[in-house]
Amino acid sequence: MPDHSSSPDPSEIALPRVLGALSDPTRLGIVRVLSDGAERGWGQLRAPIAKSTLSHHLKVLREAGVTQTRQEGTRCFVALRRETLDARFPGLLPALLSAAVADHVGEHVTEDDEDA
Amino acid sequence: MPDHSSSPDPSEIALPRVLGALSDPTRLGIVRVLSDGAERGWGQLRAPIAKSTLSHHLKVLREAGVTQTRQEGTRCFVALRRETLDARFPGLLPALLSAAVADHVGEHVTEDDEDA
DNA sequence: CCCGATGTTCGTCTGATACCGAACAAGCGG
DNA sequence: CCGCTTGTTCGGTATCAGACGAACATCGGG
Repeated sequence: MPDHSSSPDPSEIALPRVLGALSDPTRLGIVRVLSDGAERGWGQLRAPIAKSTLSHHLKVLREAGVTQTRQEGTRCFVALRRETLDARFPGLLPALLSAAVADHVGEHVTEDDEDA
Repeated sequence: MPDHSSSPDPSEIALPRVLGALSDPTRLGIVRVLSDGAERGWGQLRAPIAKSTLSHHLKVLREAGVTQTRQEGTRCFVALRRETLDARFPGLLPALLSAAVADHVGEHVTEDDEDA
């Protein structure tokens, strides 16, 4: 459960880092799933990759400042840092998301609607 | 002078690739300089990097579909593919550019106003 | 016709990234 | 208290990105 608090301060969020984080189809897909602002436990995140790889991607997103992580018991939850990102880079997230949807990028990441 | 024509078709421009191209501060800086839509010879592009490295960055941008290259004699010219990008990913470029400006990203790339 | 300016390509080095399986840590339930 | 579930971390590997200098190609000018 180590350092799940390593999301940067809003002022520390760097544009190139964010773009780098979002330059991976899987990570874009994760962001897509999270785009409604709701939190997800990442047992609900379905992607055709190993757990360790998912963990890695989530870490990259978190450290870039794109997502937040919360821990509850043995489970972890992710959410988009929408307000922060919108404040820092106005218009970027919406543009990115609609572009990703239009381009069918990240569709291999889905959500498992199992309760929890 | 080889393949200066390897800019992809609009439909071939992939979002992750574009984001990857733009995740480098130097390349973001180049895009910033080109953001007014005007063409530049890349003798005018001033960045604290070796010529071969600049050439590399320009190639990455071109192959990602972000820029266009034209050749005239021994000189080459770059321009942003603004209309194409705006059509393909509406709102992305403006958001990116204002974010880069606000964040002082890519300021190490400047323009040399020497005639030519 | 050779030289200088301009870009490209090549080889190399270094460091980052994606991915995996396996080992580890920790909470929760029986 | 033991084991399951959940997520992290640890090698390991393969590939790719950024950077440089040096060599090469080419055009234009003296």
